[in-house]
Amino acid sequence: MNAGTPPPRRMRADAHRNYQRLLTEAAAAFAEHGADFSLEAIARRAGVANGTLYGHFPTRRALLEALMGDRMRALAATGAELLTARSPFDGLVTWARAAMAHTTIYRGLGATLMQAVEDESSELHAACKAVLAAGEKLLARARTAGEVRPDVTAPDLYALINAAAWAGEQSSPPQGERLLTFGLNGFRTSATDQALPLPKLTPAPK
Amino acid sequence: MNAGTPPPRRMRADAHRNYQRLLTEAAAAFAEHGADFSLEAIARRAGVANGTLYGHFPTRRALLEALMGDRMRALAATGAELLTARSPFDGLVTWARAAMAHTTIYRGLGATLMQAVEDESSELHAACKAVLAAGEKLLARARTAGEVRPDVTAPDLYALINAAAWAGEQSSPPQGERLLTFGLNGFRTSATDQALPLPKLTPAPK
DNA sequence: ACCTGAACACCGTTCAAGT
DNA sequence: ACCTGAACACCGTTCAAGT
Repeated sequence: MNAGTPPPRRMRADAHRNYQRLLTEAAAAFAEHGADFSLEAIARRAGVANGTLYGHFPTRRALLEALMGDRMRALAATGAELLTARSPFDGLVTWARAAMAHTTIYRGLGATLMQAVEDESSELHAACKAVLAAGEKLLARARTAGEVRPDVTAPDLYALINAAAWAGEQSSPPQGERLLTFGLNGFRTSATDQALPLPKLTPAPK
Repeated sequence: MNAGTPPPRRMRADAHRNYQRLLTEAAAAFAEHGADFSLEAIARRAGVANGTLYGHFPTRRALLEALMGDRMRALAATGAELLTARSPFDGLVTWARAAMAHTTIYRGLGATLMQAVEDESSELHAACKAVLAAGEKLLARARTAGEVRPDVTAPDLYALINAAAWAGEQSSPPQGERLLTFGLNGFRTSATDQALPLPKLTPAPK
């Protein structure tokens, strides 16, 4: 039932009940209205005071982690399984599509995931890093097989997945899938013929 | 000085002064804090009441149109000029990069541009359509030259530009440029060898 | 014709006071 | 140990009243 990191052990009974109600309402509200939905309204719907919400989840990210942490770790595990796919590139593609579908569960989630992977203080940081690492392994295998350009990085893959999810939210889901497809095709070695020079990633400016 | 669609003709002198002050403050605030910056604060900085801002610009989009309309039409004109580039694909790439740089002037602008191109009631709709049409012409030329896959559409290009700009804002500008590059390489005919099947764009669901 | 500023209905976040 | 609800500092948008 609980989809994320477990709450502190041995909560008082009423605290546990409030915790669960908040999670349930947040999941419904985020699914319907996006990950930016009012925390105040979520507390209201759960029948608790706003201070209670902040007591359990000090930030919006903490709430999202409780909701999605397990799902993200499952996504990373799926990536590990796909390392045995017959074609390394197909495995990469299958996983990238699953990752994009995951980003789409709550509208507006992509921005949070992009920031969390670079922000160590984010409650979602660990989960995002696990997803990034899973992508890196799939990428490395496809690279070794010569199916993917040698200069494609895990952050490239991570950014593509989230950006395509974003585009799908802005216009239509198929548009997002098309963007993901073009990007993945751009990763391929065959695209290296006459390929454009690739801007180099400098370490984060600040 | 005025960077967009001209204000209604023959404004009263004080009205004209307020109009200009609002534009100036908005440009500075959006550049520094992004396109979602508080309109209330902009009015305050301009030294006018919030009602005055709404009197001149009934929506945030109207304000953005006044700030960026000319710039977007100039971008479309640049696209027309690039139709004479020696290599059709190079012309496309040069323009796409300019378009992405344009999207980056105010943080968060990409979402507005993505929505406005599909929303006829948006004050930015006409300008976005002009940009889309410019992209379509460059794409058509590259398609005819056999340099680009026949199934790449203008909305694909438009979405790629905005999504790459978004990704650049979330992590770093070079990451955005890398994404644009991968996407454009994915557009190429050479990427069609063993290429992934492309999801079809269904007309907007509603 | 245009401007003002209050009014209304919201936010996120903190924290003293309760039980 | 946890909850409540008010307090504070904000929003966007509308509109009666002024000049």
